[in-house]
Amino acid sequence: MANHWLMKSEPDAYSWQQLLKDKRTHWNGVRNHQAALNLKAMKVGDLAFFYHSNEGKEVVGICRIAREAYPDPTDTAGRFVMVDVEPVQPLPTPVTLAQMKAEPKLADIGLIRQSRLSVMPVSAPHWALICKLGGLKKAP
DNA sequence: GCCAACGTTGGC
DNA sequence: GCCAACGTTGGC
Repeated sequence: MANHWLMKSEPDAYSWQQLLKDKRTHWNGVRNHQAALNLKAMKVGDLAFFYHSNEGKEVVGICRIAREAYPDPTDTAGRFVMVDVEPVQPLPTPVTLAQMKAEPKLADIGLIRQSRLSVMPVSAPHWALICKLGGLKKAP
């Protein structure tokens, strides 16, 4: 069973629309050790929610890990890693942070508990619930 | 090794 | 624009 994740990006820096256009991207620039540990735990084929922080504050789509962690060339010290991701599908209805906060079952999700972490795991029940809120009949 | 100061993230 | 959370830095 593949793991599920949530990855944040400010749409000003890199948006879901840009990922759709690029078809694939290097998820570089992570400079937090806990986030880096999560990147290292990812396997090819794992799925991740794509969350827009600051602007939107909503889960907008689902992407797939296309390459496992390898050194991030933008980190000159060579300490951090990145993965490659590719888009799978958008959510028919984006799921906002406010919606997730209003849902008692999501009270302990990393997105709310640890608001500054940019890459975090999502449990299978949370994954299924957010997919449902997003208008998907069946969670991928 | 402690802790205050400072910087960054991200929600509001 | 403000502020809370939290990670990092640097003086001691």
